[in-house]
Amino acid sequence: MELKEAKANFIQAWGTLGTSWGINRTMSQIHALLIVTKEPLSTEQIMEELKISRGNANMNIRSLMDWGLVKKQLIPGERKEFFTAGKDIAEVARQIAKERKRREIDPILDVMAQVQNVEGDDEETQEFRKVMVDLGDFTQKVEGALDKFIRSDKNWFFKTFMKLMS
Amino acid sequence: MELKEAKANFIQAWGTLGTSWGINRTMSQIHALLIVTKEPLSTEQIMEELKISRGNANMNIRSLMDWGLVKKQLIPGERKEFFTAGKDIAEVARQIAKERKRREIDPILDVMAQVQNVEGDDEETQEFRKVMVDLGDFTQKVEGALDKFIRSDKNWFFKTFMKLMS
DNA sequence: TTTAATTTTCAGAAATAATTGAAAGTTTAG
DNA sequence: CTAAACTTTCAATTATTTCTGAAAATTAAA
Repeated sequence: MELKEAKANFIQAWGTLGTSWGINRTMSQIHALLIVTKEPLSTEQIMEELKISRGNANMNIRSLMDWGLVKKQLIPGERKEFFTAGKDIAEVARQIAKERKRREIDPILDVMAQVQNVEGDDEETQEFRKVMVDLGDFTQKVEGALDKFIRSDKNWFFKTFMKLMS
Repeated sequence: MELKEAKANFIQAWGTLGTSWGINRTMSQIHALLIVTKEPLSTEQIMEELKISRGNANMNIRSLMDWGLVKKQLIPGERKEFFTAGKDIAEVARQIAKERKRREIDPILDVMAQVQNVEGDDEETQEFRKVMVDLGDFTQKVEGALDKFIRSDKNWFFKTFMKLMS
């Protein structure tokens, strides 16, 4: 396989994966493109490479920066902004975990806590409360693990799996 | 908070969470409804409760059964089909992990493997290959952990986090 | 059988999400 | 300053996904 073809395949696959996890396809693709490109790219280069409009490129680059996945990199003598993505995959995973936790797990925990305060003592309410408590406990456990993962150093992940696999 | 209100809040929140993880809102909501309802529900009851059409209800109930999250339950003397969802949250999580792995992780691992066979020895190709190998390794580690989680008994999850937290 | 109850399918409609492109805004070189 | 280079915004368009409702298919009671 040619390098160019391989990169295109990867970008395509990454975009599709993103989509099925609720992430905008273009955003995933830009991220993938920057991961497989050593030098920083300008908005124009990204537009060119992925055949997308300026507005679309700009908006998704900003999103990627909000997610902490892409950094602006100024090149001496250049007026334009250039962008790069971290190539350390464990680090990328940590960053994504961090953001998704903040954006999605935390809000659901709030709802869970709220909903456990349902009034009443009849059997149906008891049942409901039980399921909600279980779900809350489980979610908190997940959150705890996620926190650990997020705060961990680069090698934690591999060390942990060593432990888990034993 | 009233039981009815609490249930509605939960169903709503669960639907939203599903959406941001790439799962159809109605599917998540039906699942939530069945989780908080002890007795099995018929398609009609689900339609009524969530104010959705027959086609929509049917299609999403089938999806939930494909995911192994909802079971058909025949009630003696009743012509209609009734449905229930498992209330054991750890079990639900395992089932979701299993399906997502099969549907999304496995395909990406295939692409990853393919793409590592890129031809060439120049620096750019080397770089690319390195990132792809890293990503492949990482994904395989995740997959391994997922497999362990999926195959585990009910208590594994909690035991494991005990270990991780120590 | 026949028929009524129930489930499934699917083309079109509606809703939602993503994208474009051009105008407005901002920055910096001269 | 002024103007060119560059970035951001956003209303309108396009694409994608979801949902509806009615017809077709299936099932089982009579």
